[in-house]
Amino acid sequence: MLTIGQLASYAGVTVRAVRHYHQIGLLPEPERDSSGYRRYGAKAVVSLIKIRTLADAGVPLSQIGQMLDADPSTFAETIQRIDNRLHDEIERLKTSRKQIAQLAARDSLALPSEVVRYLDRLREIGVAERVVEGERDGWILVAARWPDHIHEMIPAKLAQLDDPQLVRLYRVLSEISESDVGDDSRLEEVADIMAAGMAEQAANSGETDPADVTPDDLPFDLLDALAVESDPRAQRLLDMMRERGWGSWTRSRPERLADPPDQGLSSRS
Amino acid sequence: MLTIGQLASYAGVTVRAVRHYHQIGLLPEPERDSSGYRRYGAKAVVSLIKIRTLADAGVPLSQIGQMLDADPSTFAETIQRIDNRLHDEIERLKTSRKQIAQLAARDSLALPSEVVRYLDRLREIGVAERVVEGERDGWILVAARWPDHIHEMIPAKLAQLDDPQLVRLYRVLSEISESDVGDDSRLEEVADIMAAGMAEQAANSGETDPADVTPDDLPFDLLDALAVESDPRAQRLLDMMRERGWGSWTRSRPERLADPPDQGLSSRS
DNA sequence: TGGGGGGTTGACGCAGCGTCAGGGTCAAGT
DNA sequence: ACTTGACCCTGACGCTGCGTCAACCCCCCA
Repeated sequence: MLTIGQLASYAGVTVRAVRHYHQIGLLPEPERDSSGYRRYGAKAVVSLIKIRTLADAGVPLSQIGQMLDADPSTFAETIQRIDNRLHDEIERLKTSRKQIAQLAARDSLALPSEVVRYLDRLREIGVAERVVEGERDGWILVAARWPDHIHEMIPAKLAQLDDPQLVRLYRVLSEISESDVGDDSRLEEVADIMAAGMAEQAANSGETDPADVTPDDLPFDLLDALAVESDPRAQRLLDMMRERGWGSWTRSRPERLADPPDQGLSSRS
Repeated sequence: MLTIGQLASYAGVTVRAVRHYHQIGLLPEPERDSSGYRRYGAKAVVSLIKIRTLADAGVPLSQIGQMLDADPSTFAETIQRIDNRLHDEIERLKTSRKQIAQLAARDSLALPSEVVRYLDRLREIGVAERVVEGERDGWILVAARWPDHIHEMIPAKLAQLDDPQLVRLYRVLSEISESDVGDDSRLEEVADIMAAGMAEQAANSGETDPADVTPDDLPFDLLDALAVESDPRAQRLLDMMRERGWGSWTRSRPERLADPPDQGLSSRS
């Protein structure tokens, strides 16, 4: 008769595993000897090897019991199900590997490659890192809400960078971000350029029915709030934009009069 | 400000997941409002999306925290490690799938295909199912101990089946297994054929030094014990073999005299 | 004023064991 | 007779990433 250690080593498993199989009723508890040790016969060895074979093949322990005394057709069905499960799992992991490959570049956290290229363009232009990071986080929010629209939006943003006014805008923003005083005159300039840009965009996009535009305010509110959280001076900028008739710099349509006065995220109760 | 539900749905995760990230310190607990509700700002949304992105890519939660504020080279290293892990995991599952494909045929539980063919041959010869199952379990024990020697042993076994004496042996065994009386005269015949077979084998294998043979008695003991456990009448057969000078029918070498009288597994304390 | 759909903490459950903790047992050496 | 070291025993927590109650609080609407 074998002890549990001998049994386990013959089958190539750990003692703990054997006891676990006892606990879940997969392997029947054997007789004990006078000192309470479990004593195993040859059939237990065979059973244990069968169990390990199935377990190594990816069969969940909870199903092994039924498989060991199932008729061949049931057995085959179960095998098929397990195999499908394994296949799906493999696909899941492969997808993960693809995604992880995308993450090699730091910026691409949660961002499609087009956006990463856009951010690199900003850096080339000389935009301060803090501002680029703010932009990146903003795009993360946008990508989460409208993942399919990103590739329509990015070309427009890239084109805007050919406009000297917008380059000027980013330069001024960078300077502001690197100083820590509240310099209202620069903010006024920023607001002016932004307002002009918004007007131009609104004109270009033609006479779209306001009700036709997505009524989903949350992402815009988040973008505004993100800016304010990153740099409280952004709140002044928001106010300035509102003075100029825009809900914020993130909304490409005029503020509706019926809206409550403060659209900022900070006021959502 | 967002509630936990709004935050979760924006990022495409469950409320429970968000709370879990709080618990393990992955996402900082936000301020509470007057009634104890968590209130989230835009940065929390961005953080959560980043977390989900990494988690979806297969990064364990325990590492995501460090990754989010790691320098690019550390980040890349970690990514590499994760990718290796995923790769290994995929290989494991692929191996499982291969193994599970092998299991399609019922007998092949823990057995190489050569053995399955051997067992099929036995069935063709007309060996009773109970005897075949006994053989199968025996081979499971053998395969577990000497997996690499199986393909040397099976051809010899197949060749033996061309010997009319051995076919006779299996036939008698089958008859015995299907009756339930202790028929000593038939057992004697079985023992005689077995002893003759053992002698022939011993002669064929030449003058191998007894000390040269594997000293590993355990598998033989298990094989003997397996037979006895399957059918107590096998104990008589063991005794008969011992009378004829053989340790058992499983040992292809003569019993050493120095050995204790009862080699059976049942006597191991 | 009641009901439905939020939110809160706390705790168990899942798979398959690994890994202590805190004992007892066996075989062998001194 | 005593010690050592290698086993054995039970019981219980740990790991991963949440799902799923339970039991209670909060807000808004008809």
